[in-house]
Amino acid sequence: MNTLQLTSRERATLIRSRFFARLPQSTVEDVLKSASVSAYEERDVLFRQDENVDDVFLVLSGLVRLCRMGKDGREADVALFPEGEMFAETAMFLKQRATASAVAAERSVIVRLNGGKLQQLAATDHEVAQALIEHLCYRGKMTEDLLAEDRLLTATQRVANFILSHCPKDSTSFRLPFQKNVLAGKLGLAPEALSRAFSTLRQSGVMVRGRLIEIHDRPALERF
Amino acid sequence: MNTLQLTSRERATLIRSRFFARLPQSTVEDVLKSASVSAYEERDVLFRQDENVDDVFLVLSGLVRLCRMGKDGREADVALFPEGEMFAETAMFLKQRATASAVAAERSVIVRLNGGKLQQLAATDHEVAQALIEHLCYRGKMTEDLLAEDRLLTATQRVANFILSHCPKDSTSFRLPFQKNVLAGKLGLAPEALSRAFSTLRQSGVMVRGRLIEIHDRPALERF
DNA sequence: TCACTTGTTTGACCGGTGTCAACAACCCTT
DNA sequence: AAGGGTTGTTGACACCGGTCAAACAAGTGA
Repeated sequence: MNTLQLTSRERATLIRSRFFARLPQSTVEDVLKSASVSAYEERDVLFRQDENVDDVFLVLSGLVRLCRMGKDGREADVALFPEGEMFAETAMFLKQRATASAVAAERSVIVRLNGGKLQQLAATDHEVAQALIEHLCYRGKMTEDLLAEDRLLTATQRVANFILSHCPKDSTSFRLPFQKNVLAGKLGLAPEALSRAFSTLRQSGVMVRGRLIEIHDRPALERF
Repeated sequence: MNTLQLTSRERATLIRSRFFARLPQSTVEDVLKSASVSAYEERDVLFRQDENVDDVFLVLSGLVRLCRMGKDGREADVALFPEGEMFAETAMFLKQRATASAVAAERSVIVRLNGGKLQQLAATDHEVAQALIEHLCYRGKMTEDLLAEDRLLTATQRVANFILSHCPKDSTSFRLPFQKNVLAGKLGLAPEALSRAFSTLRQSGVMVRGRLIEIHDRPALERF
């Protein structure tokens, strides 16, 4: 971990992010004044479950996993944040300890926004409050989607879903945006189960070579 | 369904609810001006998945289940709202169709708040925005908890958890706040699985008679 | 390039949970 | 009190998916 300056690409990511996109430049600058940028290696821990977290995080590049651990030591991912996503607001607004650990799932650059500042802005600036509300609605829906998928779909169906939703409608192939490892975690699967799901889907015309996924029969996938 | 006046008990529930408790009387009155109260029987549908929902709902008494249905017709509950809980904000703020259906899980009285009014208040009144933010954080955490439980715990462990968190620390028994049916749904279980979990827990000193649960060995439950 | 580490796949096995069917318990109405 | 519907329980069974172990592939660094 290391304190850095924003590169122009990172700044662009931040400004385009769901949360900041709707805010005026001046507000963005204001938030950034009390923010710090850090780089993390894969597996670096941003914060741990049960710690106090006073800041809000935003992924400038890379990928962050939110995971909870059970008392037996096993752990389960509850969210996965790609570039542009913001997280860890809940602990702050609820004045609670973190309910999960945040771990870099690959080399990442993260900006850490001052929680107090953000909270104060949310309380005085309608735009910020509005952005926060929409952000939280979005996040809530994400989690609810995950929960519903877990409860309604088998492993293979979840993988089929993922493929369909990540392969551009007009294309027949795409690259996985992250390691299979990580994908398994997001889908609530052991890596072995993910692998098996892929091999089941081969019968429906899904070819997997490394991170490259080819779909030869979209309707077959949708039927799953 | 039927339009009603607020009884004084219902009014009290509303004012004590997580969302309204922090707001001044005048704001509450303002919201109520464009609200309507309805009574529902068990299984009555408040709204259906994919419908447009312009209002926000708050449970004055009773219980509401939020459930999604998979394409094969099976359905999974994604949330359960007891007295005092508010829901269906997401559809409004995200301007999306409902991602789940809302069904009364027992005879219930629900107040329906005008969505546009609430949205307008959220945009102009800091207190309302603040209350909404905390509400959404709370809801997000609830869903995340459910997801984590599903992924980390077995059926029996989830039931043990539920019992522990609902039995007052100083007591040795309590009544289930709703039908086992509904509990099974909330825990993501088939009713049969819930039943089996209870009978497993009998070995750890849990006695179940109808809705009455007795705990004779708390530590044993915690060990599960 | 080779060795080494890390990630992925496959097989074998087994425990957990959904499903179906039958039955028991309970509630409500008459 | 009887009867009918609903709700909860139990057993049998299948299957999904977790775990362990081993083989294999890919990436990394010297």
